[in-house]
Amino acid sequence: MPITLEQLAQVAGVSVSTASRALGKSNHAVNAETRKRILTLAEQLGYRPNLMARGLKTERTYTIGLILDSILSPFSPHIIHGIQDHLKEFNYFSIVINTDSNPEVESHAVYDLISRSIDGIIFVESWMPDAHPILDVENKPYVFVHRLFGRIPHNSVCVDEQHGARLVVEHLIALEHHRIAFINGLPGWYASEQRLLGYRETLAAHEIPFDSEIVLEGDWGVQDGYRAAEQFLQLSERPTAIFAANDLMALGAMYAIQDAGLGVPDDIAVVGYDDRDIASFARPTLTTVRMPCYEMGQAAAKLVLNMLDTSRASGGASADDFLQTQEPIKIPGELIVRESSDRTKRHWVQPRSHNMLMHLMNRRRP
Amino acid sequence: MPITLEQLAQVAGVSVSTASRALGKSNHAVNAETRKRILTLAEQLGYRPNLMARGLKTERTYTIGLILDSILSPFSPHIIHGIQDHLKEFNYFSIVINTDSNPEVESHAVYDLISRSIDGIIFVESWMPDAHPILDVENKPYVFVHRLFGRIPHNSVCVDEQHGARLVVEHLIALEHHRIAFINGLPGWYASEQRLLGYRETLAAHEIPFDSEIVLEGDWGVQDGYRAAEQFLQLSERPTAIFAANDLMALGAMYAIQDAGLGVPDDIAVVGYDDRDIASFARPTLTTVRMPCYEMGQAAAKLVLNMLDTSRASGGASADDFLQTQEPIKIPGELIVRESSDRTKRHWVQPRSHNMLMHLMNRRRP
DNA sequence: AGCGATTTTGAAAACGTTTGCAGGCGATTA
DNA sequence: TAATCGCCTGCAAACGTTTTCAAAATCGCT
Repeated sequence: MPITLEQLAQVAGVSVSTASRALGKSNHAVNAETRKRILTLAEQLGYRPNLMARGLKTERTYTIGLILDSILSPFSPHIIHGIQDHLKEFNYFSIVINTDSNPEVESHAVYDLISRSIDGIIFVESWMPDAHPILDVENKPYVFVHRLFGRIPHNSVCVDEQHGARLVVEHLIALEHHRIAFINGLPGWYASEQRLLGYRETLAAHEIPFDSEIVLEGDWGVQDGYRAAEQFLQLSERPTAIFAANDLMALGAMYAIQDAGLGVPDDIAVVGYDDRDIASFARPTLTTVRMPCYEMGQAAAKLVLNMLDTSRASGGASADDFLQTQEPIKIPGELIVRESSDRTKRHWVQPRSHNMLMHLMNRRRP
Repeated sequence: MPITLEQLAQVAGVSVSTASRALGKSNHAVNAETRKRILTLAEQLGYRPNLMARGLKTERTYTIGLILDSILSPFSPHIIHGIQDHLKEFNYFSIVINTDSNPEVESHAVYDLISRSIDGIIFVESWMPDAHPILDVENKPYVFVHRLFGRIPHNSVCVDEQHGARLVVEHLIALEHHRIAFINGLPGWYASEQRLLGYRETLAAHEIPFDSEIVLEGDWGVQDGYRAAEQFLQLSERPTAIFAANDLMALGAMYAIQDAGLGVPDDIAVVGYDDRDIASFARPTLTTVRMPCYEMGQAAAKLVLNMLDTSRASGGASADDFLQTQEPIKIPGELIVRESSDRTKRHWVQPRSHNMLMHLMNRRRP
């Protein structure tokens, strides 16, 4: 057991109250000498404050709950990474709960987190409805990050998908492509809608007419990309470039093109979206838009801590202190140009930083 | 704020003690009728016990600390998944800390977790030395899971790598391959050593002589696999199959073979290890050994809870109650046969269950 | 010395639980 | 009928902090 504040105070020859004040960053006056003595003593004895006891008194646990739709999503580890890195700066920790897309589990999780009197909640890729009744009544701040589907609720952080699509189309146009096919995701998805918008908008800006013949929808899988590309190849006037709304469909498109005896990017350029691992491992390596997951995580953490601050500043009295209905924060992605669009690029397969092997290679050997 | 036990007791017209006893699964006698009344009342009023207060009294927080070497490793999400699913059954939650391979952060994390009086710690893919002094003195159980490097410490869960390699070689031999090259990882890695052992052992069991000419080492990257395969192809008597110690090197090997104008698996079969996403997205899809990450996580969670139980049963007196120096628990992987070794297999790219897109496809649409 | 102002300390009351102890009450037993 | 025993309940003391309030010490002045 760690030693208690009382014991520490005892050996320091002071009362618990002074010991407490010496350790805390309280502005309460305490003799400089005494403080130093207590501090060094605490160090020596390895005193660790009991956060449960403290939390009990202060109603602050320095803990944020993370409710994940699925920890196995390719994005969530990056989002968590961003969240935690930001929280760490303010000495917050996070307890993470994975719901596996089960709404019952999700709602249960909220209660469990309240039971642990966490200070706030971040929903990651959640399906939870906009406002959560219990959280409102408990007056806890909560934030959504990377919601994939439906309406983007208040207090949430998402990707500027429209901007990402714009980057892609601008890139292709700069490479002299004028007939750019688009394999979109299914309708109803935030990403599909926004990316289509960006696609159309950019074409229009360059006075390229929108042609519904070269716009198809797929269910996000490799097969869908393959089939869509097959269709494009049969057109009398076939596209010179294909933009797929995610990397998997882009991969499928590349396979279809190669199976037809054509080359990527020489005959048809292909661009994906997401920058998943496969984008750097495919042949040719895939031009894509990197999802700003880390940055989204950071932004979400920042948002929830802000809400906490303002709520506390105002005395935390009113239930909707931090329910300022603000616009979603949109984080822009980044175009990663690789071989599938630009024949001058010659990467050897470049793992991303989060690729474990690369990352292990950088550290000391036994 | 959730209502407190005292308030609940008040409206129920009983004392806090009886209310507490009615709710807890304590074997202490309490009138059946009263208990029911309290229980329904608690339900109605949405009573949630304050776990901080409870923990303060009981020295039990129902929280396990997870210290990750890197949350971005391709394995850790699966390991966490397994851990949490097991913990959930016993109402345990976990607070996870990502160290990004920084030993200082790691050691700091231990102190922070102790401050939060967690019940135990699981080190995931950690580099932390075998025994952790602070944890021993604090008498908290801790467990290692999927340590990648060096000696496997006590109380740890790892992969039965030798068995995995055996599966691969047996599979290739069953397919009439007698000259099986091996691209191993770097020495010093637990995986490299064990997989080599499995490789040699299985060859020996089938009376195939070990030929060092067809065994190379790589640094786990795609390039390494590519170069190794190039070397094999130049041999006068070239191998008919290549076993690479991970999927990335296997992918590189396939690329080299294809660049040489040969076919996989028709000219040379290729097998990888890990079953990362790319294994199912590559063309041909890659035969590989699935890492039993989920199962390892479960085992680790089970182990740490067991240690907790035995420690409590024995009164938690002695510091090494649960430091029973036991052998590491080895979890076997599973061979996944795909196109790169077996020409009869015809998958369309089959995402694994943890592939987000597959997983999203299975749920309701808006 | 005395007095107010200021700095520094300590006692004690919380925070929301669990739990040992003691008492009340009805039923069983002698 | 009195003593005993079980079951049920409540009081109060913890658990380790923070924080209010008041008292004590120090200081600067006259």
